[in-house]
Amino acid sequence: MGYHRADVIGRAVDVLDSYGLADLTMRRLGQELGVQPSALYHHFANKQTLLAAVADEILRRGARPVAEGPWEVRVAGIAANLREALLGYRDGAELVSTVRAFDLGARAPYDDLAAALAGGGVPEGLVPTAAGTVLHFVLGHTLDEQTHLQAGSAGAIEDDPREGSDFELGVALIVGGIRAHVGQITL
Amino acid sequence: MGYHRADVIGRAVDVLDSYGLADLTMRRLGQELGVQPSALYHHFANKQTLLAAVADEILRRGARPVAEGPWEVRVAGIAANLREALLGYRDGAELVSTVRAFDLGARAPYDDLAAALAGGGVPEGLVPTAAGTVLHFVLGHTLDEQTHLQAGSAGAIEDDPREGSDFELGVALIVGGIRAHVGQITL
DNA sequence: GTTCAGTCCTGAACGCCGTTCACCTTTCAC
DNA sequence: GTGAAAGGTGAACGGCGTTCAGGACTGAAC
Repeated sequence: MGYHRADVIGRAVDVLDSYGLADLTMRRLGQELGVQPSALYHHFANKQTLLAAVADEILRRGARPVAEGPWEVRVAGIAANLREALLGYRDGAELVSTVRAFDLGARAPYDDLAAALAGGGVPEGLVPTAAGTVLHFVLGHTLDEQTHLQAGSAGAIEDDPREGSDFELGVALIVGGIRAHVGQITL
Repeated sequence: MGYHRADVIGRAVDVLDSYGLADLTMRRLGQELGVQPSALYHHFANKQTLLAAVADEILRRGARPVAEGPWEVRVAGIAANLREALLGYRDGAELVSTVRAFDLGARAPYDDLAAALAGGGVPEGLVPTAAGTVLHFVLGHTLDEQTHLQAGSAGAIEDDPREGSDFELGVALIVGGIRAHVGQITL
């Protein structure tokens, strides 16, 4: 019968994790599937669409339920989950950032953040800016982190797990800023 | 005599602004200079180095002195200046984000933010996280903004200048978060 | 049982890309 | 005057995304 769309996406995720985003080419993916590159165009209109599907798949696999509670905790939980999902695959942060920038997919994290904020009573007018601010931080921070992690792993053997607290502090700064702006100064 | 490094950078900025980052190729730049692509490798080791120099040039041209005052105002001023600089050239935000992610240059904005925070009495341990958080927001927000601006300008004629306030609100959220974390709750 | 549309794939080609290399010219300090 | 350095040529290499005409297999309808 041949492959279906989901098979191709799955294999693309493998190639991404094994060889990195720069080596996730149509030719390489075709070779990995034992198929000509042109065959991939029966499943995806172009490479951008494929990458968007790969990004969504990575986010889907990394999705975790967020515990109930005050919006501050839920937002921090979504942010931590997203970071974990991105760090779970090589070049995950770069891929998702790119796909998101060109509006091709990877919309779930923003939607989740906006829902948590709105559900927590954050004023409607503030929700898009607040969700966007958290999202930009998570993507930017994780992109930096992953870049340096991968650059480091090519060289020394150090694992350097100190970054977690820096991430949490950044999220706390933004969450604190939102809370202060809302006026609920419950320090 | 032939061209010098600065001439090539200048022409590269022109090409970027006229045709976009995707069309800033070694071949195109060579053609624009009336020179073979291979000649460019006498000025830059590779394309990444060239792009880093272009990013730094854009930041240099967009640099404005930041007025004295409390660190909150200075940080907001640096953020606004950076946004303006990035919006000043086609794909400016994408270029600077990429160069920064791979640690090839574009370090001035982070340094400026860190200096303003440290000079304003923000605790030493908080400065890197705070500067990084502001920077990630500015780059992420401006990248989104510029992408949509350019996508829009291909279609309708709308200019849509409403985004400024959203940017300022985001910066205010983060600055407020830093201030709250420092403990100077001067709302 | 045969037709026939649909799915999946082949194989070759097109026009790009970054980069390398051997070689040539011009300039200018010594 | 000479010789190194700076700057450029022209061709090539291996790769890229994408297109296109056509071939094979599948499964339902008749």
